[in-house]
Amino acid sequence: MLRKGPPPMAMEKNFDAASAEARLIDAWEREGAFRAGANARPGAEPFCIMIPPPNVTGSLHMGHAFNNTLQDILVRWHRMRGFDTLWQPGQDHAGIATQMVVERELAKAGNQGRRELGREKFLEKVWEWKAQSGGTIINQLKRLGASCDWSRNAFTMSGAPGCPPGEEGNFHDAVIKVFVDMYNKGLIYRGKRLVNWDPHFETAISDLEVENVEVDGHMWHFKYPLAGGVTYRYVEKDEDGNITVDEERDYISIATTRPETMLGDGAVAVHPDDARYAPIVGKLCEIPVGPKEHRRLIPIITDEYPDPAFGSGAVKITGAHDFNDYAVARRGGIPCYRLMDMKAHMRADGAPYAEVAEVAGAVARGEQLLSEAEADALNLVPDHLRGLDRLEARKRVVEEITGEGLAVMTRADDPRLGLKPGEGDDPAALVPLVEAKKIMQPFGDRSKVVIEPMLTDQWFVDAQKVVVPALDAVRDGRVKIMPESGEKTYFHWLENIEPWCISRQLWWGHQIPVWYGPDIPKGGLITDEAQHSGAFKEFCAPDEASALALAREWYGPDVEIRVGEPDFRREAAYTMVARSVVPASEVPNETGQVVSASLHRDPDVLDTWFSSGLWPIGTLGWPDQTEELKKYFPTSVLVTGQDILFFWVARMMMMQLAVVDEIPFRHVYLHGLVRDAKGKKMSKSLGNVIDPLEIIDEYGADALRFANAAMASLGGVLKLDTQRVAGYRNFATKLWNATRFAEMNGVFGADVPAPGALPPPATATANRWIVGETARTLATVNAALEGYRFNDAALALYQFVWGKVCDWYVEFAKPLLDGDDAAETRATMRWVLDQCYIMLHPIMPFVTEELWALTGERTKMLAHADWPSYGLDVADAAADREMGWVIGLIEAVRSARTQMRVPVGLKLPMLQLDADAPARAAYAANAALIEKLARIDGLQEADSLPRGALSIAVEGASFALPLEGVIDVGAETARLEKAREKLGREIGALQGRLANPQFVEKAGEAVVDEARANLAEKEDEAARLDQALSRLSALV
RNA sequence: GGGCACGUAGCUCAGUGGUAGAGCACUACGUUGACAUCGUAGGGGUCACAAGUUCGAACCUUGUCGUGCCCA
Repeated sequence: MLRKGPPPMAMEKNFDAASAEARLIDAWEREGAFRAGANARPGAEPFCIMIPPPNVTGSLHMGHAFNNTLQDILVRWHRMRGFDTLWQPGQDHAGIATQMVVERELAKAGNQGRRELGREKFLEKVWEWKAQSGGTIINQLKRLGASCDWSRNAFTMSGAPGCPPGEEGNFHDAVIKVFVDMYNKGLIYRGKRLVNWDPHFETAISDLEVENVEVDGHMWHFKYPLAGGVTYRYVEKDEDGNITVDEERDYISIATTRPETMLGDGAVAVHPDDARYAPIVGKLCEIPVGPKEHRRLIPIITDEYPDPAFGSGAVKITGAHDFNDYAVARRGGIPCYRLMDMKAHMRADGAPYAEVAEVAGAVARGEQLLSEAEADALNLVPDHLRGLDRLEARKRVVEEITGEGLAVMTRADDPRLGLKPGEGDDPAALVPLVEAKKIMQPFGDRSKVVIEPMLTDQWFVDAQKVVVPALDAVRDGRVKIMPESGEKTYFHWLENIEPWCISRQLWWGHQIPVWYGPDIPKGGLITDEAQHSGAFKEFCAPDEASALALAREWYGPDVEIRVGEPDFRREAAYTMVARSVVPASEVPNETGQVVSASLHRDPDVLDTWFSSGLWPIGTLGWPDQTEELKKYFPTSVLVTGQDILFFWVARMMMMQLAVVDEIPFRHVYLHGLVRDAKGKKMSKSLGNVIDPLEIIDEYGADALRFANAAMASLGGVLKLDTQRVAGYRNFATKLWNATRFAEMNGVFGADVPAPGALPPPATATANRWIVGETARTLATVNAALEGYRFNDAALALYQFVWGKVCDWYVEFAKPLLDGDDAAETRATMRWVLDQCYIMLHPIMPFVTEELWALTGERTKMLAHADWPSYGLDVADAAADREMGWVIGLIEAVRSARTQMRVPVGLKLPMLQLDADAPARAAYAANAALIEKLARIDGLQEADSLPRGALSIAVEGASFALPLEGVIDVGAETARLEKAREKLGREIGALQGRLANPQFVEKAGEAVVDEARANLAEKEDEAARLDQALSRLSALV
């Protein structure tokens, strides 16, 4: 009887991934297989992963595919192990990106623009767009097999005012509550600071959203004439102290890459140790631009910032337009004059230049002090440059200075000019010194336009106050970041943290819950001591009613309070101009009592990352103390790209600790960027972008997932090679066909016991051996996943399924299925294949779920199958040893045959020249499969080697394959000598080691024993080869 | 300039003190009861370089050279 059980159900030759995937995704969903707590054992430990929320405008790229594969492996593994598992999905609202997309859509459809529509209407459009297109990436994640609890899908804008039905989540409330809490704790403040300004989106962005790129730029050198005709002796020395320049100067030389900002200079700074300028420190110099009659004078000051070795060593200080200068200005009390408007055009507002230049002059002479607001109100752009684009203004400024002869000149062949030889007319001619230079320029990561540092009013998180608990949590090991280098980076950044700018001048986002009223004394009574400051008083509260209540408490019963238009004085958000005007309604009556005050809500919204920072608690229902929050928080592990360690991971740490005083997650697994096969970044311009959906279409999601797991070594570089994906598609096919073989041989028949948790009893060595291999694989996979070594888990499974089950066990089973052990072999094979499906499921969920369904009646889907728990004790050491010997013998015979070019189809009898008892027993027990796989036609004992034979030496036995007249003695000698030589080298190394008394004395006992055993084995084999060689030579 | 990595087979990468590995590519042979998306056998490495620690170094230390990323 060759076959048992029902007739073949005719499995297809290949797994049809495309059709099966869609079907299985539906089946899992219908089953609720991924619901929070699905398959949890009673009293199970929770396991929770928060998905890094993809952008709502996004679509799946390789980074998502990789990142979510790892999460899914962990989640499926825990779910199968009976943990109470939640993988929380969701998306973030991506303020700038979404606003950009919707504005573009409106423009394309010929609709009114954002400003014409107004805030409320525009936000309706955004929600419409979200309903239509916002689910794209969710569906793509499902195609990858992601086993999130989709019923809990979260969104960082859910529950915001104006949200449509279906979007009434709690996230908005959580964000607002956090803002209010942090405000009340003094962790959030409003202030006028230099921030990164995106002139395209007309909003502030955080320093993390700025990309610094090296571009070709220029550095101009200009002379700032000293005021009042002052001169000094300028002396320059080389390293050895020899004087190289010694001249009388009436100016100080300045280098700049942005000449237009000269208009806002507040000082010139030199290093305090710079002897060249010591004579003129404290003197005034003239900014060489603008109408001659209104030239501004600025002081020459000292500061540590200027590098005497760079440029001329003197730096112009434009506090309102450069971060370094801003720091100098702050230290030196230098006024900061803002030159540009929100589109980065030269300002066109305010009083005529003549007037303001006068004021600025008085300030520089120390005759007048300006408040921040007053300084900001001064527009120091000369009338003829007002309203120009900053690059146009730059051109004009350069022309004017050069025309006036105040550019520093040099020879036309000065290499600093970056001109090619012969490009200029006369090498000795004097030309303005404009160095061609690489400069670092900041670009907006979304808009790609040049970012301008801009002095505006913004909201900040006082990061230095919230950073300490976040640092401690990692330092004391409550949170572990992997790979460890991530912890170093984390410390480095957090220890040098800057305030985090969280306000954005956008509409799509969580509007800042702060209402402004007039800053008047409590009760609203103006007296000589207590005046209207001209500024605003902030009332921070979760909603308008609460803000009104706060305001009433402050202003008292005598002040009537109104709430103004939501979009009032947008400019107020970032300039202080509006502040200096006290509305008529706030003017007190004759008794000094202010009778009415209006409240206006801050029009700005919060940085998207501020809301994402609450992802762990926000998605679990906080501020409500939900069951999920109690159960799943703090979460187990965060899997994310190292590029958002600061953006998101560190901020979640800071915010969760600041708000609920608890770590957000225990482990953080960081991974790098997914690159192409050559290690290049994927980019549209390079044309090397790999679309994960195309890969899934071509090779199946399982193959992509396996490739992702296989390249996920801790800290490893991620290079995705589609050839490798193809290889893993083949791997799935291999498993499929092993199942097909089993199916054809009645392994899944009704008479074969259904696999249990433990291996079925078996007597045949091959069966006992594969059980041991399975247990070893399980142990390896468990240890690998426990340590987040996904690549080790994938490799172990690949080697087991292909290298052990398919290459050897299926082959061993072929003869066994005809013999006395057929029944136990079927039972064992059925069990082993089940173990393959189960252990592979977290990495390859589709093909395994499909095979699970095809191979028997099941009470649960594979996604809920019990992860095995047997230990290494099910392995049988004797069986392992015996099968190791059998495999070695088969390989030795095959190798000898191939090298001697014995035709594959030719079966040969084998002679046993000598064999010890274990070898004889091993052969006898496995004769059928040895003879089948080595193509041997029976074994005979022999005393001597016949003329013309191949020698086979294995542990404890020598065999020969007679091939009279077929083999070439010379070739056979060469083959054996080559093997003998290699063995000799190995024996030499082992002997050398063992002969060293220090090794025997100092090395571990196990190591020494292993070396001894190894040596004995090699020496035995070497002796057998020597014998074979001498027999051969005797034949010649 | 500062920080963090990396340099192992033709390619892409594992390997953290004890016999140098995998996949792909390459060569030869092959329709052997599932699989040609396959099988069998084979070739291929001064583990960047140098010095040190150690009985023993791809692995630990230091330096040199080269590459990448992040921050200025």
